[in-house]
Amino acid sequence: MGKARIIFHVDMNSFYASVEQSHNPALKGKAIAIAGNPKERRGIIVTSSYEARHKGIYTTMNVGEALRKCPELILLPPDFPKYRAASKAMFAILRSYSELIEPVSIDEGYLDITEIAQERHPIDIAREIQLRIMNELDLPCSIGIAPNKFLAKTASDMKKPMGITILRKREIQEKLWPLPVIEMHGVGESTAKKLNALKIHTIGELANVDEYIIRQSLGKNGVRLRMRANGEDSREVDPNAIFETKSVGNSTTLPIDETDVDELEKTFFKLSEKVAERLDAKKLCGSTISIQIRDADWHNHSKSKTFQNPVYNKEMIFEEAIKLFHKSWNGAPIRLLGVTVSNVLERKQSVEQLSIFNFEHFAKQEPIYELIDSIEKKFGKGIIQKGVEIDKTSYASKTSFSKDFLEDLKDH
DNA sequence: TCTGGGGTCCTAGGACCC
DNA sequence: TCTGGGGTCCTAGGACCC
Repeated sequence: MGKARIIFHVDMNSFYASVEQSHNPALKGKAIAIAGNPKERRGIIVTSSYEARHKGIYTTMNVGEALRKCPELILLPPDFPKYRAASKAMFAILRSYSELIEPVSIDEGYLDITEIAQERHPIDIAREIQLRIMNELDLPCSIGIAPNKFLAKTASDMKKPMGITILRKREIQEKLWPLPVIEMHGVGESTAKKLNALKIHTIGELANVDEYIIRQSLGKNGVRLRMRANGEDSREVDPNAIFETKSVGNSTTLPIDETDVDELEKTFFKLSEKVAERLDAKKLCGSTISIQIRDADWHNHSKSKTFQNPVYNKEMIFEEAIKLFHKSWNGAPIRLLGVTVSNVLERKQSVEQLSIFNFEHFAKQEPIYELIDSIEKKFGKGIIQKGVEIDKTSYASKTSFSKDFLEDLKDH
């Protein structure tokens, strides 16, 4: 037995809608929704107020349909800087209670309060946090209190809005087990179907199924879900999780199912540019470039290439994206395109930096291997180490290039 | 109820190495 | 000449979450 922990899961209630209502009190008590452009087919409901939900509005619903169902619905375009600011303020309040805090998304996070629970009752702490977020930010939230992340997350879901729910290990038979498996965090439509095929309909039935049987059908994930159904979850609250970005991607649903190559290539250019911008902002680079294609029937395809050294340059991302695209596209209409850079790591400023050097300015159409040859003749073999040719004008190398070296290169 | 855009994690097969 | 078993990396696809 490990030591008992006390974990909070703090979940903001209809976050974007609540932030809008806090900025404009005239919106309070009304059916409002944050949504994309209703003229476009990608215009969907992102979040809606509880008043709107009571009138049948839900997330992912098409905006046109939402307006038919609820003509008085007030639509607002998303304002992410506003939401990020509110999120920051909310996490600052949480952080004043414990450094052991893990933001999961813009509007929810875990807090390990084991330490301060020595002096104060967890419910008092939860009430105070909820009150402060309401008084200081005018935003509602629900808090789940439990001995681990899974149970805390499950608990915060049980009372909305403005709920505080404790879920003790000894209560799971009564409170957790009667629920249908689809209600469980980590079980989606596909897994629910497989479980139902095994005659498992409730979380309790999942908790008590033979481990061998569940592994046969759902593998490692099934065994883990069974553990969670038994209230077991040893994952720690990890404050560093948000800093460990693994991929950066951009995707877009096209205005129509597109077949025009020019349009598709233009889209790839914009997406590559956005990805490069975001990598720049976070000072990251990544060694794998991949593209996503969704066809008109919602079938997804992806193609990727991993390089020896990380990239971040927009031209390089774009050129590889185009190459991958032409390798995989059969001419069928396309609904969505995406570009992602993964296997991400921090760009280092040090001399040891993994530098990707684009020789275009210097090469003047000269094939890269000839250029490298002449550089080596001038500066000696080994000046470019562990390099890899990316195309005829780009070369990635583990050698970093000093200012002096670049000056010399220009002369050359 | 026909579905945006940001992600994470897992699986399975093949290549390659020891 | 024919052969085992383990490990790691890459690629494609799937499931899930907010």
